[in-house]
Amino acid sequence: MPSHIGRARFEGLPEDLRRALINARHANRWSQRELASRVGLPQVHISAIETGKVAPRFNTLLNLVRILGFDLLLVPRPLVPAVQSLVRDSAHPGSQDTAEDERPLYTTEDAE
Amino acid sequence: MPSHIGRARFEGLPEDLRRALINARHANRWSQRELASRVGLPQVHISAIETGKVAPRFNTLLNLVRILGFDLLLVPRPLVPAVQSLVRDSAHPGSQDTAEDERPLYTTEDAE
DNA sequence: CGTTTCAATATGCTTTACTATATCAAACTT
DNA sequence: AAGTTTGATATAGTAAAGCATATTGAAACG
Repeated sequence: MPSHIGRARFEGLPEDLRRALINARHANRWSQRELASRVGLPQVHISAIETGKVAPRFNTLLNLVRILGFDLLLVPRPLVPAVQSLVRDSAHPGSQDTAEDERPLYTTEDAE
Repeated sequence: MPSHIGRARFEGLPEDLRRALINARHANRWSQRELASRVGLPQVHISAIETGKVAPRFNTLLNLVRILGFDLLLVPRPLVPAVQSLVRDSAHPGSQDTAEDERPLYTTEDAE
């Protein structure tokens, strides 16, 4: 098999999620190596996840987001907008926050 | 190297999540085969996921929960209780719901 | 009875997450 | 300048997800 025919099979995490991860890491002022050692993953893997070259297993991602101060919640479709605005509200720039900025939370782009 | 020393390495999804998945499937009155064909996974895999023999990749799980009428949202730790009660509230039996019951949403058991 | 449906298990195979290591070019530090 | 940090890339190996198929057993039918 030729080596580079269709390299478009990998999906990687949804863009929004990836950006949220990067933002969260920045908010904590952690380097990829910092985060990596905390999660117990090699730095290589953090890079791969953030750049979309890898779609981690759920448990791996769960560890990641928890160490970043987040959690992954299962929420019924109809409630998604409510939860999202709730989250957005709490991240408002009115007062001062714990870290830099944690803005664009994972928008659940559904295209179907 | 002996190959069968500790077979306790598999984690599988968190119990609560697994139960939520099963409940959601039942709520839709779908068999594992039904769900499997909708998601595009073999029934074997659904069984393995539900019984905790497999920890799927995030994207796989995301497909699953979306077809089941849910979504996976990234929410900041401090907001988790609020979101959870919001979700719990919306599942109240006041009116009549689309399907059976969708109770115990994924409790985020952290053991750090 | 036999048949169907459901869930779970088993085997073999392919793909890929994950591990470990080393390297690299930029940016920042001293 | 030399040295460090950061993010990314490369290679190679192992473990496990995912695919396909067949089978099992139990429960609910006829």
